[in-house]
Amino acid sequence: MNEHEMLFSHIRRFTTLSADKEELLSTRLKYKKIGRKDYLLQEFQICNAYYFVLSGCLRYYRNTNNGFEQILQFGIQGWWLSDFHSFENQKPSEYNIQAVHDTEILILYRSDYEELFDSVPELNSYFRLMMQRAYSASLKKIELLLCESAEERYLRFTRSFPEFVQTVPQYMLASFLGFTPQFLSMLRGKKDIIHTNNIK
Amino acid sequence: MNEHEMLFSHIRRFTTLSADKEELLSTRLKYKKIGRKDYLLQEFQICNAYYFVLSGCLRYYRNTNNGFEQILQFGIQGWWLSDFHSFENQKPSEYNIQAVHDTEILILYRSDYEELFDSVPELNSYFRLMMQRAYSASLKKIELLLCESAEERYLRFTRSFPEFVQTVPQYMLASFLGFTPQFLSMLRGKKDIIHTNNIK
DNA sequence: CGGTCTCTTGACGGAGTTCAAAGCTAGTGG
DNA sequence: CCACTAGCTTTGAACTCCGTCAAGAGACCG
Repeated sequence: MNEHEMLFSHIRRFTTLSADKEELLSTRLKYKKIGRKDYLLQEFQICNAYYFVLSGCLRYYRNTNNGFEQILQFGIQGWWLSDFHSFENQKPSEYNIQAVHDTEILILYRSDYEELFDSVPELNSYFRLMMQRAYSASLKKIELLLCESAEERYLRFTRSFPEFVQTVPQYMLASFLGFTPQFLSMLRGKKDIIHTNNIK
Repeated sequence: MNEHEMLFSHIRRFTTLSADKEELLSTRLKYKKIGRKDYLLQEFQICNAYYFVLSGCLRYYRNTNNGFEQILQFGIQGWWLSDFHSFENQKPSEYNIQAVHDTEILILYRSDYEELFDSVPELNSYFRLMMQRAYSASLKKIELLLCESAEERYLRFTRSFPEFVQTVPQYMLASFLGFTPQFLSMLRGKKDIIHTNNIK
């Protein structure tokens, strides 16, 4: 099974591609393995690709004026990540995309992008649905930021992604959830007593 | 000039439709005028349409557990609004779409939706870009919620949309920006003294 | 007019931040 | 294999932004 299979099976959940079209798409995908802390995009660069995560984890973050890092998205297995605004408008990005762990990705470059949508129109529909999902998810996140306390957000997230939470540094989790690492540490201190009745 | 012209000129900014295709799309659009406080979608209903705002203003909000209203989006002239998640998955919505003022809209019903994407494939591309824009905008909003204080958010928003801010009740603005009406009132009290040197 | 909805003002309280210091852990090089 | 360093996590005390509660003042509408 080749590296592209995971993407194809993802696409099949939303649309159908003929064998030739899969083949054509295949020739435009670039497989890459990057190491922890490697960058796919850095501030001020123009984003020129979409990235599909096969394994590992990416983070999409910004350096704020007050000099620290605000994570806006994680890219995990089966997700597309990019700075879509920079990509579409060919404007320098304000964001960074960096590997949290060693990560395998498929790259779709902008140079192939227009042509690919012409020759494989099903991709229009596929990416329309991807964007719609991403948009719905981020509206949901806005709602949670506005309606829930930091503690509720932490509990909800750890319950929803118990394994993922184990794999990323806590300061990244805190940043993503919208509070300080110190506060997260305090929360953990409180909770761990409750749901760890077994000895360490 | 007919009611559909504003949408067509919006579509032309992103793609090109032949005259027949414009014609075909036209037959699928329904124009509607709704009054202040009328609903296009209510909690527990399945959302079965996309709405394009011609004039007026819609709000997309949720009734929270603690019994008040959290506004997540405003729909203003030239924007599409819908509960895309409910629409796509045919699940009951958790949100409401209501007119803030008397509002004119174009409606695209789900019953025409699949067929329309087949016969006018350019719409795939158009809506892909709409979703991408909406997603980018909502990521930006997440960033502002996480990085800026309530006061900064208020100032940024009133500077960006000075005329819009005049037209919506302040409690809606406060909800959208993520703080209480009381706090907004306090901010205004502070600021109005500064940039209103002319007499009331 | 009288009632309802919206905006204002102020006192108080609490969730979460900031600052600072110390404890851990893992990677690195000698 | 151990010592050192750098990065991460923990802890606690002081502080602050913003929410909550409550009461009053306008404003709009039948």
